[in-house]
Amino acid sequence: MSKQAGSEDGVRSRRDEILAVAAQLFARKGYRGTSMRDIGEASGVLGGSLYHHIKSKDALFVELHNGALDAAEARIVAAVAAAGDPWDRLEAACVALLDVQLAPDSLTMPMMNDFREVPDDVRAQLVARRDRFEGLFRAIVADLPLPAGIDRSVYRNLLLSQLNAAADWFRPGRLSPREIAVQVARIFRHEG
Amino acid sequence: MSKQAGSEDGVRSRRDEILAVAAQLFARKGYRGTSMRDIGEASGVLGGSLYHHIKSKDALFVELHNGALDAAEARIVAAVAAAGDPWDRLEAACVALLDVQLAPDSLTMPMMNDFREVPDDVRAQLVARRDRFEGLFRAIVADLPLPAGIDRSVYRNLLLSQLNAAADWFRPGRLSPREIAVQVARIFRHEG
DNA sequence: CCTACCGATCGGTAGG
DNA sequence: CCTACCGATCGGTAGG
Repeated sequence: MSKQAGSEDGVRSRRDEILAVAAQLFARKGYRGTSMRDIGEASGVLGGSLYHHIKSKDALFVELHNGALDAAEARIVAAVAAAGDPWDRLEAACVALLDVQLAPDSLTMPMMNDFREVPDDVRAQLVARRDRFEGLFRAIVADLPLPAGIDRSVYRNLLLSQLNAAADWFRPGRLSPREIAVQVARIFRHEG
Repeated sequence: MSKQAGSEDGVRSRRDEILAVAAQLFARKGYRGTSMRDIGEASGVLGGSLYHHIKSKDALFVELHNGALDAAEARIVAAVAAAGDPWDRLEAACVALLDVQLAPDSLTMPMMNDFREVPDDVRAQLVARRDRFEGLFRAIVADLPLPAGIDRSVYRNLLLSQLNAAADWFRPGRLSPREIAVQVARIFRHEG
């Protein structure tokens, strides 16, 4: 469904090149702002030729989105497992996610917020996958010894929305993704 | 430049109707997801007829965006002026902004994040106006007695991005916009 | 992977 | 405010 790596033959690797190119374009210009002809041009072929490798623009976008979430989820799970107490797990998750989101060559997921740009049936698939992803954070937040006055649902939504939005204001050169993640974890740290 | 109200004659008020309709469509479907024909249909005219009232889709969007920021800015300035210490001012600003952003009929600004969907020259105008808006929060954050380990630039970007993103996850029925704003202010409160 | 094309839709305009 | 249309661009396909 969403194999992203692999290089057993030429067909596979050509397809992967196209996926990587498409991901970067989607990330930069959005779903509607990226035409199949754009993706073709950046891949060195005409737009129509892409349909030998993919079924439709919609399917391409969903595959990229879900693959990016798969990768991010794996990294976060690994990072969280290596951490000690609940606050360390929160910081580890933030570091892992921002590391993925803000990597300079990251063909990944700044498209997570494109929900409004996308056809209805595509959006349904994206939302379903994202909900599963957010369950990861639900578990992390549930374990935090938060003060009584803080609503965990709001807390989790704020945390996630700003991790997703970080790519919009992040500029390389000042703080590193890791340093920003540490700041996020620090701001969200409230001993009960 | 951005008069939004007014009803001195029929032309003005017809134009305002169209602006309101367009704002709601842009907010729901995004810049590219809203066609001039959509706006026309929702206003009871054909798409081409809109050009009697507006110059272009780009100019329409910029006018709505800047008008929404003008309105939000005025409310925040008033709310902050009425508050006492720095933490109260932060909470007052959050309450005012979320009240605007999450109002059920709000034809306002959930389009603030559409920057990637928009033509380059439009984006330049949007960014310029938004930067001025963000200066408001720069001043509020500058006055906070934050702990030494917290970076004010990151702090402000996180605060703003999540206030903007709140419309994406907010659902009426549970917490009110005001209650959510109080939660935000609480999470971001860290005595130095 | 290209040539050549389809039907649909877009922002916008002329002329009334 | 409508009719009627423009050139451009879109996702996608047939046929090789």
